[in-house]
Amino acid sequence: MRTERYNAREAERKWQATWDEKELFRTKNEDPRPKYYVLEMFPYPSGRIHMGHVRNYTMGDVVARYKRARGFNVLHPMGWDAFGMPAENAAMANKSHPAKWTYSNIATMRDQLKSMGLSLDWHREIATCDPSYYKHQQRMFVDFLAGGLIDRKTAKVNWDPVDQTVLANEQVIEGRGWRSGALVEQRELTQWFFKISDYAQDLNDALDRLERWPEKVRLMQKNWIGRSEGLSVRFALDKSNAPQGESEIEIYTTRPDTLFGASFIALAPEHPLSKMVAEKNPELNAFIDECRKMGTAQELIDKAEKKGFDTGLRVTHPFDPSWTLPVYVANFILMDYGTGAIFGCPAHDQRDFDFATAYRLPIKTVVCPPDQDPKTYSVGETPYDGDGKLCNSSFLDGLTIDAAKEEVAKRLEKESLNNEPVGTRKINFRLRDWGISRQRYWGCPIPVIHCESCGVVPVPIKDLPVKLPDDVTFDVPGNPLERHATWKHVDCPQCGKAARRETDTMDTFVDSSWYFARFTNPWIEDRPTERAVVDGWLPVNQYIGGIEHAILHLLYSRFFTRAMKKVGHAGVDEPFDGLFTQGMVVHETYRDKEGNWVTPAEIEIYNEGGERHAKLLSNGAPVDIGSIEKMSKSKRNTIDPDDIIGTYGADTARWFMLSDSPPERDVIWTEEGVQGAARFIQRLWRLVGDVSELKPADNAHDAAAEDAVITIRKAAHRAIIRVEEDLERLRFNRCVAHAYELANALQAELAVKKDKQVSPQWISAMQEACEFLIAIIAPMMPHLAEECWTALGHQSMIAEAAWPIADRSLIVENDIVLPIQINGKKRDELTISRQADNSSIEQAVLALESVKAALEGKAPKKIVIVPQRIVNVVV
RNA sequence: GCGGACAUGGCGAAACUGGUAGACGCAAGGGACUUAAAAUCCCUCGGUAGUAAUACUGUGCGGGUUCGAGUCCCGCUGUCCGCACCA
Repeated sequence: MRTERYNAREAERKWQATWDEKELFRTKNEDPRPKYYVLEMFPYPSGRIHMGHVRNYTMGDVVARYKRARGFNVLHPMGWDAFGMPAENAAMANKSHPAKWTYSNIATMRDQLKSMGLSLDWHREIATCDPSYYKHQQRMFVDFLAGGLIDRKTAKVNWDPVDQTVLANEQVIEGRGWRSGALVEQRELTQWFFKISDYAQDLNDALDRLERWPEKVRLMQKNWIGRSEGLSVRFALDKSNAPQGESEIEIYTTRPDTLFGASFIALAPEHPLSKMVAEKNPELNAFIDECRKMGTAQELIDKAEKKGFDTGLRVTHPFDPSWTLPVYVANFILMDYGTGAIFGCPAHDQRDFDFATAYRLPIKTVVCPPDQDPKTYSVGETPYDGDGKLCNSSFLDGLTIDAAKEEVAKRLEKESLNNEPVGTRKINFRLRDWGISRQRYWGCPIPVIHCESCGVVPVPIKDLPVKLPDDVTFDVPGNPLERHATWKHVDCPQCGKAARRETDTMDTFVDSSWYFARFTNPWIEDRPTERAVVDGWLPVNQYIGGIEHAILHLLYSRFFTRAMKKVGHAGVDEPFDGLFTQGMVVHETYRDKEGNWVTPAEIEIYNEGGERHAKLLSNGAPVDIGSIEKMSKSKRNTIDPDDIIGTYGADTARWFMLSDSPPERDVIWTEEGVQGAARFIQRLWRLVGDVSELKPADNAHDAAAEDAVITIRKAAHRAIIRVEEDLERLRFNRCVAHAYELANALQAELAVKKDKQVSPQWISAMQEACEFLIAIIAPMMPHLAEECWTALGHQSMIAEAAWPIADRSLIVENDIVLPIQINGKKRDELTISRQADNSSIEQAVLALESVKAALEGKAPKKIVIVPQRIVNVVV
C-alpha cells in the first residue's frame, strides 16, 4: 500500500518540462487531421494574471486537450493585447517607457500561465505592440482606405476628459468612459472612421445564423445595431417665411400610421434648417447654444426637460393642403439618427406627449385600443402606444396599425414634391461608424501623411511599419507624438514636399479585431495572413471569454473579418463559429471595524455557535463578513493565482474552477472548495496506487466476482459516455460530478474486496476503469493524470493518448427498474425485462401489493405506460 | 421606460425532448482508527410526525393544461443584466 502523498509541485514542474521538451502542443498547419481551433480572449498585460484568467484559460485548455484526444489537429495559441492606456499611465507614474512596463508584464504573466500547465502553442505567441504585428495592421488600414472602408470626417465625438482622447459610442457606458469612468463630453473633431455602418444589415442578419452563440449576446448585438423599418416623409415648407432656397423638411418615422395625429414638426438643434433660421433669430441662436452646452455631459441629457423653440416656420400636411403644422427646434431630437427631424404625434408617444403638453399643442387620438369605442375614445393623461385600429384618420379609419402603415407608405410613394416622392420606405440603424482615432502614444500609428498639395496620402506599403518613436516624454498631458520634435515631419511620398504625419493612433480594439487570424500564421512577414492557411483555420471553432465583450470586441471583430474579406486578407465573414461567455470569479468581502477592506489572506474564519465569524490574523480583532462580490483590487477580495498554485498546485486550481458552478455562471471562490479539490487529488492518487498494486490469486474465481466485473465496467463506460456529452457542451461541472461518481464507485468496490482474493478478470476491469477515470480527468487535471498514467505502468503520456472508446452495449441493461406511480405519485418500483411488452408490464404492475392496495379490488381507470420510463396507474 | 435572463435543501448545484426532485461537491452532526491531533474510513443530512417501516408535504407566489409539471401556458413578486430622448 502506497502511503506517500501526491507532490503536485514536483509533478507539475516535471510534466510541464516534458511536454515542452517533446513539443507536444506545437501545431503544424500542414497536419492532415481535421482541424479544431479553440481560442480564449487574449489578456491585456496588466501585471499579473488574476482568477478570471485562470477560469478562462482552464476552460479553453480542457477543450483543447479533449479535442486533441479525439484526434483533431488543435490550434490553441496565446498572445497579448498589449497596447493601451495603462502602459502610458504607468510610464507617467514611473518616468519610464510604456514598452518596458508592457514587456516586463508579459514576461511575468507568461511564466504564470506556463505554471498552469496550459496546452498552448507558444511558438505562435504575438504581442500587438510589436512592430511585426502592427505593421500588418497598418497594411490593412491602407488596403481598407483604398477599398472604401474608411472615412475621414468631422463629427461630434465622445471626448474623455481624463484619458484626453476620443471614445467610440460602444466605449461610452452610461455616459462615462469605459476605462476612466469620467463623464464623457461632446466635441467636434476630424477623425478616422471605419465604415461599420455599411455592414449594419449584414451584421444584423448574420446573427441569426450564429447558432452556437449565446442568445443573450446575439440579442445585445441586435439591440446595439438597432435596425428599424420606417418611412421618410417630406413636408412642404410654407414659402412665406422659409429661408432662401428651402422648400421642404424631411422627417423619419416608424409610425406613419399616426400621420393624422401629427401636431408639430421638431428639428435637432444641429439641423441645417435650425442653423439657417438662427442666423436671423438671435433668440433661437441662444436656444441652440443652450442645447449644445447641455449636450456636453450625458448625465444632464438624461435628466433634461423637453424644451423647444418655435421657429415660426410652417409645413403642410401631406394628406391635407389646408392643414399646416408648426416647426420647432427641440432639445431631444438627435441629429445623427434618421434625418434629424420628426413629426410629433402626442397622443401615441410619450416624448411627443410631454412636449405637446408643455407647449399647449393639440393632442389628437388616432389609434383606438381593441376594447374601446372609436367614436368616444380619447387618450387621457398618458399616451397610448399599444395595438388597435385607426380612428379620426380619414381613409385610414378602421385599419389595423400595420395595414395603415402600408396604406400611408403606398399613397405617399405616389405623391410627389419637388419632383421626388413624398414618402420613401427606409431602414434605419442605430449603429454609427466606428471612430478609431485616439490622441495617444501607446497604440498603432495610423499610416497616413498629410500633404498641403496632395491631401491625405497613405504611407506606401514598402515603408511600413510606421514605428513609434522611442524617445518620448509623458510629463505633460496630451499626445507625445504630437509634440515629438522630429517624428511627424516627413516628406510627402507623392510630391516629395515637406508634409506631416498623422499623429493619432488606432483604438486598441482594432488590435484585437484580427489577432485570431494572425495566429494561423504569425511568421509570415510580407502580408497580414496567408490565405490558404487562414481560410483553413477560420472560423474559430470555440471562442471563450467574458460577457463584457458582447458588443465591443465581438462586433468589431465581426466587422473587421468582413473588411479583411473584402480586401482579400481572409475568406470568411464570421470569425467565431462557437462563442462561450464565462461567468466571473467572485469572493466574500471583509471589513475591519473602521470599515476598511481587508484581504482574505489577512483573516481567519472560525465557527462559533454554528455561525461563521472572521478575525484578523495579526491581532485577533473582529472582522465583518460582507457580501460576495467580483474579485477586485478596490474591495481587496482577490486571491492571487500564484499563491494557490504554490500551495496546492495548478491542478487543484483548475479542478475547483471547473467543479463548483456551471461555467456561464459566477463561481464563488472559497477556501473550503479549494481544499475539497485538493482532497480529491490525494484520494485519486491513493486509488490509482491501490489499483496498480493489485495481485491476482490463483484460484479466485466465483460468480460474485463476475457480477462485480460487469458493475465496474458499466460504471466506467457510462462515465466516459456522459463526459463526452458534457464536454461537447462545455458543461464542466457535470464532468467533475461524473469523475467523482466513478471514483466513488471504484473506491467502494476496492473496499468490498479488501483482504479478499481477487480474480485476474476483476483486476483488469479495475485497471480499465481506472484508466478511463484518468482519461476523464486528464483535460482538467493534466499533471495528475500523467503521474497516475505512469503509475499504472504506461511508458507513453496520456496527453498523447487517444480518448477511450466506450462500449455502448455495456450500459444497456437487460432488466430495467420502472417507477410505478399511482395517480402521478411514485408508490413502488418494478424490475422487469427490457423487452417486456405493455401487456406483460400491465399484468406485473397489477400484481404488485401496493397497486392492489390502492385499487381496493376495483379496476383501474387507466394505465399509462411510457416505454422504458415509467408506469402511471390512475385509480 | 424598452428588451432579456433567472428563482430548487444550511450553501454551490443536478434533473436530456413533461416521467422516481435534490446526482456530485461544500458545510454540519454522529461514529471508527489514534496516547492525542492531522489525515483517512463509515453513517446521517428538504420539512413535519414516528424507534422504525412508513405517511403527509415540498422546486418564489396565484391560477391553468396533462394520467403526470421544477420543466409547458396565463397572471404576479423578487433579483440580476443590457439599452435608453433612436422618432
